Amino acid sequence: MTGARRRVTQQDIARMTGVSQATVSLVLNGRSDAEVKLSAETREKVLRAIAETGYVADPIARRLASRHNRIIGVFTYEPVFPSANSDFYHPFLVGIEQQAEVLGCDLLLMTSTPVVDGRRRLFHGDNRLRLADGSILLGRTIDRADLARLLAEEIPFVSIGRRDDAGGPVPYVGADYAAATAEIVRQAIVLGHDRLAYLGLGAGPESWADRGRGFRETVASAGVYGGHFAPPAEGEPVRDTAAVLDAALAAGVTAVVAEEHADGVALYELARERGVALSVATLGEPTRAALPTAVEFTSLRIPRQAMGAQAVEVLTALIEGTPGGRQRLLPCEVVPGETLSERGN
Amino acid sequence: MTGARRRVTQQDIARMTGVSQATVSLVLNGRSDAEVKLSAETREKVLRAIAETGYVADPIARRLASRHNRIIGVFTYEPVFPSANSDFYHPFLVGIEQQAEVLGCDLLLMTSTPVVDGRRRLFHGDNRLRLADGSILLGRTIDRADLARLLAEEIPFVSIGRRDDAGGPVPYVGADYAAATAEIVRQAIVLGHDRLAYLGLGAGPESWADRGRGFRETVASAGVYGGHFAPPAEGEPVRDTAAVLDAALAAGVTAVVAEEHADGVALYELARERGVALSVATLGEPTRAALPTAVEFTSLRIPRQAMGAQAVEVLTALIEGTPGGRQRLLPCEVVPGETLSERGN
DNA sequence: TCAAGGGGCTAATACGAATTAGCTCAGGAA
DNA sequence: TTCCTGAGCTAATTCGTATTAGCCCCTTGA
Repeated sequence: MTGARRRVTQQDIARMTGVSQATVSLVLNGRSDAEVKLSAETREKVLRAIAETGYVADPIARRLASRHNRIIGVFTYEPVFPSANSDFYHPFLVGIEQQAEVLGCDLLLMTSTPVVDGRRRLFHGDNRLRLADGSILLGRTIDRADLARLLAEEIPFVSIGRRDDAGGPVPYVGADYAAATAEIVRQAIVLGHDRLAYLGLGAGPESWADRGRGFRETVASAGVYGGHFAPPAEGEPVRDTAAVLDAALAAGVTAVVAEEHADGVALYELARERGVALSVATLGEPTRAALPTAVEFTSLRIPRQAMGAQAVEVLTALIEGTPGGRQRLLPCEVVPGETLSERGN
Repeated sequence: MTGARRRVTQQDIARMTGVSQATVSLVLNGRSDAEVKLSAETREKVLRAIAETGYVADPIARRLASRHNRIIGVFTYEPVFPSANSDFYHPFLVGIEQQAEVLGCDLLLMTSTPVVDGRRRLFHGDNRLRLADGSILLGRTIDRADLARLLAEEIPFVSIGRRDDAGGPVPYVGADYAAATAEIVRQAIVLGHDRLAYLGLGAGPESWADRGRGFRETVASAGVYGGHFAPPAEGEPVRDTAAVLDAALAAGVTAVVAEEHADGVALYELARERGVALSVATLGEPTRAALPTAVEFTSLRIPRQAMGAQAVEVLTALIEGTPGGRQRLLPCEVVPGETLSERGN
């Protein structure tokens, strides 16, 4: 289709130097160990011809023959657009790039995957998962059936974000939301709050379930009150912030832990507006656009770049069969901020 | 290396259904035109087997046989790190992704390329350019020799950012810095400034040369004074901002146009600090981290996302031999801001 | 009864590299 | 002279798919 002149092949080099294609391949791969012997003279000749022609091996053919190609697939469930999404996922990608660079791998962003109902379909007709040596999966929710199938088909992959078993343990590099949420709840308690509430689903995708669990277990073990206000549905913002605020105040709640940054911001700003003292902490970087705010929120710093880099590490270990754990949970730093303050402020 | 059980192939499907591998391939590609005839029955049988086994064609083999694979390479000259760089380049990537998604292409980020002297080497021993159907090149400076070689070897590519000829016209999608800079200079003149200065190299890589040219031509044709203060070297910040400010004031300059956002910010803030009235406009999004500032700078909005998307368009046109221009210059919006004000303010 | 004319399919080959079994030849030992 | 050995190389095969020439058989027409 490109109409370009035919590329130089090993066959061409072989003809030029009067050796066989096999010899060219051997020279190219520096195979001159005990198994294979090549005279220095032949090697020179071939290398000279390679230099002259500027020959480079066709990675595609190489992969067909050798079964791997130093390509890491990157699959993002959430479409990159709208760009709020894109900003959230970018740091992961940066970490992945960083590590890929270290390892000398290329990255295949699987943008070809069709988007159905706002989510990408991993397994579909012309699925390209096999193109890469292995893949990294990114996204809040990952279809359980897809995970099971990946495991069953023994396609090497690593999920960014913890995943429950899906017919077997899922390799992942996640953030320890449960521990981080527990830490925030503990800080609130230390600041005198003894009636807390959780704003969010606290269930569903692992990342939310972990946060919810961290909250529930900590309030329970501390013996303080822990209320719960849920948004209308997965991924949707709280519709009636005023109602939530009213309910929280009615329940005597003085500190709210919000799953979604945007929801927390809205609640805090409304409380401010009304002149009510309410502490709010949010559980992660914004994935949705939040109201503009000048306030430093008490929140979590998700180690996104590190997660990306470590996902590549786990993936290569997986591909190469190196021993070691296939599941890593990275600690999440608590960002102090000014929205979680002493009870009554 | 993965030790996975052998994947299902067309051969397997063929054996299962009692047809030949060729038939399976034909069914798969929906080849039942005037050339090739297949009975509905056979097609059904094969399709059923494909559905049962969950067979998917190996993209690698497909590419080897058919000479293209719907992969677009993305090569970034500047390393992605430090992350200031990464933030600058991200919007381009988003645009590229967007368009790739529309076209059903995957993106290959060539992170395997070794970095030498702080820049990536495009042509190197185990060069993977040919893995993709074509590539997009990103970076402030692109080696002229590399461009010439790409053209000579007829490797389809598009540069993001205008490029001078390199042994032939270089396909590109650039931003029209010359026009945008001219517009800013004209605005300054309208605001009463008749002694302007350019802070930056104004030469070298095309993107800077274009800005410099826009400035020089406009001051010349307007008959106003246009001074020039250059940073120490390409890509380096202005060392002695105070010296620049002194010199500018000594020359009676009242408005400065800065190539690099960070340099402009530093200059403006220093003038503020000293209580001197000085207008400053900067010529683009920050590529280096600037001082934190609360001021809205008069600046340029580089249509990065659009540039990325259009680069993909030009590239596919190139690959498919579709007629049409291979060089596009997109307009740059001038961001009003408050740092370019009437002379004396 | 034979030729002509498809329809429906397959055999064979190409793609470019990696890999392995084995060939050839020189030199030394028996 | 024959046999062996090892160094140095090549022929042949493999990977999984796309493509094309052409085979076989059933109709139809004469």
